[in-house]
Amino acid sequence: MLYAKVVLGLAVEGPFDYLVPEEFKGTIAPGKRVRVNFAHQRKIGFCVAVTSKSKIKYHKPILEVLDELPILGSSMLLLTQRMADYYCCFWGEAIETALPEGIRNGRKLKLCDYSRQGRIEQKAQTVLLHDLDSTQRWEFYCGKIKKILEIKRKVIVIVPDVPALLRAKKKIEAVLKADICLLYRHARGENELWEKIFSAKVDIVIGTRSAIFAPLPDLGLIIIDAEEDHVYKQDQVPHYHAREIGLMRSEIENVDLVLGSATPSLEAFFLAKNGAIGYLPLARKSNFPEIRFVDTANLSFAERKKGGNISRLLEDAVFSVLTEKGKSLLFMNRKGYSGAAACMQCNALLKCPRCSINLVYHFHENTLKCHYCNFKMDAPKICPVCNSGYIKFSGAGTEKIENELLRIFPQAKITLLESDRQANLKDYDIFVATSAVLKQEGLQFDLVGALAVDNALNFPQLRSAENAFRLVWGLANLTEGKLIIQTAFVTHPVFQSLWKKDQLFFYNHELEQRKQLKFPPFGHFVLIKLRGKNEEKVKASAGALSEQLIAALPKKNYKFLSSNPAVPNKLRGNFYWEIIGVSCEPQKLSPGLKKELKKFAHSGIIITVDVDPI
DNA sequence: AACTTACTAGCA
DNA sequence: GCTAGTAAGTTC
Repeated sequence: MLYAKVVLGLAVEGPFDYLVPEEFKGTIAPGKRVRVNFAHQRKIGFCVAVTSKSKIKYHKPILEVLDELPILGSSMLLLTQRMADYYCCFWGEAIETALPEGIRNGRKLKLCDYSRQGRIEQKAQTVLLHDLDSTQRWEFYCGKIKKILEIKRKVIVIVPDVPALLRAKKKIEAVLKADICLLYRHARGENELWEKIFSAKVDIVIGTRSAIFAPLPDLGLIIIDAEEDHVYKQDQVPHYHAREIGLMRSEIENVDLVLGSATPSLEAFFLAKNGAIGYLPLARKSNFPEIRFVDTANLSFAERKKGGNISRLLEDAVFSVLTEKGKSLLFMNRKGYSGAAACMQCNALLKCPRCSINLVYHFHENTLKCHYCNFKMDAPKICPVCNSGYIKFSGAGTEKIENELLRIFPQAKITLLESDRQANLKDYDIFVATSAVLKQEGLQFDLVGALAVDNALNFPQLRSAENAFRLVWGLANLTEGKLIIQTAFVTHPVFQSLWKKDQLFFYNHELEQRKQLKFPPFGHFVLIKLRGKNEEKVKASAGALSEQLIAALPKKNYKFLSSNPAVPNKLRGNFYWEIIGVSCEPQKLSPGLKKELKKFAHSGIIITVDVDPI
């Protein structure tokens, strides 16, 4: 008897053994899609192995073998299996994540068999390219790509978003000739593109996060630019990170991997520092801006009396840039007009009805919005709680800054830089932007003023210092003139690194901090999220589950802590609690953890696992 | 995840 | 004794 081991894109542990009928004995093979009956349903599964032995008594037959060629090679099967182990998801889920939707749905594929011809083996290496200047980074990438194409192998280039994708294509096409394609989820013709890539008709795939799974035969090089970007982490299950998958894939397929960044993640920097991967360090930036700090913790009497969000020093600087027809950028890391809306009479804060989040006032639309769930309402004049008093808006966002600027500089042309459109430097004098401005390329200002880096710094979160560091260095990169930072923490290592012009000062300091607490990159966080409509039930379940995990799992390599309400604790009508665990080797934790979670299952509670949460 | 089966409260 | 609603168990 012949059996096929099949996994499905469901949250169930597999693989499941199916009988291979006579008619499919010639065609069944690992890596092919099959149609099967599973739990009273017709499903598409993936054959991961063929065997003559099975421990199961009764088998259902394979109904159909969909592919002539295995759509998943042995290395892709291995990659998805490792991914499932690392991220604590199921093999079938990992496979489905690696494939476009059409292919998961059983679409017939036109694939050419590509037999590799005398490929030149190389000693693969991984390096971190640490360089503030993106032009220099791309020169390096292109040089590397050229060499790989010369030995007839293929390349994947990963960038954060679609605009970066188009820019990358231009940069590569400018220096070399090759068949390039752009791959991202739900792109037009994604399925046909996938077939083309599989059939070796493409030399270079430029894509977003999911392109790390692109089925190139004879892959020789993976490049991940802006390696530190959080968009490389998927915010749905399975919560994979393209960098981590890139590291796994480069090892499995023995291909070069280049991680590039102006301000690398602590994870990548740590690997480089330990010598686990190579390190190509920062070229010295010669055209560094002049940096000035405004200590908002010790404002002069005159400054305090002046009020507003823009200090005298910054105001004067904007003025002098303005008189010389220069361009200024003011940075404020919050959209909208104000932080919170509250009633002057009863002090009630206006909150989102579905989330535990303060609503944000938007001046232009005269609305209150929830930045988490997109809830929107017209701004009320009187308090909905006590029906009296006026609504007061505290804190500040980009729109408030815009308003302040309009008052101070009525003659200037001022605009908000929105994330969805390319900035047009010609038409305005002063720009007000959130961190979305750092995603654009080729912008240069004569003056950059950072108004609100402190709220990034104060955020009680593992990566807050890292994020603030990235922010200020990103801003420093936007000007060769002057950078003015308003902060109450002038001596913070983030700012010290800036006036020392030494990024490594920050990295070493931050690593030292995290080492003492065994925080990433020294250990891996495993975040278990519980969600449900009934707050009490979620809370009780979280408590019970954390006790179960603490008792059940061996303590040697991992540690689970007690449960806590998540922040925000309510989102889109669901209540959230979470349990944090720390593990040195997540891949060894997941089998046991999966079993415990299955044992625990409570109705009305949805549990998800996020390894290396952002 | 999506289904079936087992169980329970509410009712006459 | 019946049913609607929900909790628990299963999937080759």
